[in-house]
Amino acid sequence: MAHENFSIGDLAKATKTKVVTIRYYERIGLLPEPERTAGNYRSYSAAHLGRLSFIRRARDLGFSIEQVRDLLSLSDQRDRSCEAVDAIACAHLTEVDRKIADLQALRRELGSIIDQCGCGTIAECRIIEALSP
Amino acid sequence: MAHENFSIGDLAKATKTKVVTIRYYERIGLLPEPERTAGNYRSYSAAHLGRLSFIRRARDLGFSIEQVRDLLSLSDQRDRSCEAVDAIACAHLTEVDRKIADLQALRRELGSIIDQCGCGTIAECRIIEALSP
DNA sequence: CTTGACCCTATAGTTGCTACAGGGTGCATA
DNA sequence: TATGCACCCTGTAGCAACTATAGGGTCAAG
Repeated sequence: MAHENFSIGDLAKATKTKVVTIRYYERIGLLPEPERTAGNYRSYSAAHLGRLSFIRRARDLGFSIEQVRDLLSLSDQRDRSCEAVDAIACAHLTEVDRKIADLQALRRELGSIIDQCGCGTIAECRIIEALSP
Repeated sequence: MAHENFSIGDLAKATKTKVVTIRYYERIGLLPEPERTAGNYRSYSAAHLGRLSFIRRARDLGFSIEQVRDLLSLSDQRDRSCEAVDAIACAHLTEVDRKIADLQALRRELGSIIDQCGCGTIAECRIIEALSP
């Protein structure tokens, strides 16, 4: 069996991706258009499955669609230095760290406000008070 | 001076909010429509300024627009129990904690992959390898 | 009057999906 | 053959929370 054909549903199940999301990736050019059956159903190859797996893994790691696009492009250039890959990954890691820090600051403030709240009426609610001018 | 009037630009500066965002809040009903000048400029009262401050503080703490809408409604009911406020705040805090945990898991995985990357060619790139099937 | 900062409305775009509408295909079963 | 159900298709609009763009009016100082 030199050529396996997968339906879009097969790909969706194999990669835990929604069918509509796969169509979306095709529309934005992230996944190449596959061949079609006589019934106009999409017919994917194993290479498509591999590429979609890459996309999902990168998305799960929080890389933006554009970053994924760049990573895919770079991954095709086997002899090229992986410096650019490193740059994308490190920029993303820095962004993740910033988000964590922001959320932690937010959490501290919010937690502090909530801790002060002894449930009475709105008029004496510390949460409302903290938000009010 | 019993009645102070602020332009939309005044409000924007006072609350570090963009003018277009203030118009947006009005459109979605979060901020009541103000009076207008003869030239059709919005003319805000101090009460508007107070309400916008509340909105911005709540947004900065990560509350969704809908949560802010609910909090605003609750804040007007002075004699009511602040239980509902507490519920909104705690639900939000739980969500923030979940986001932090997710990001930290992601960060650990991403960081580990990046640490293994000794820059050579794409063909031997550990980052690309980690993403590939 | 001119100019520049500010204001106005309406509409479309951003990111990454996701929902909905309406219709076709494939296959198993009666 | 007919039916039913799961799956497929395209096109378009929606979601959250803004934000950009287009085109035009207002205000106040020089």
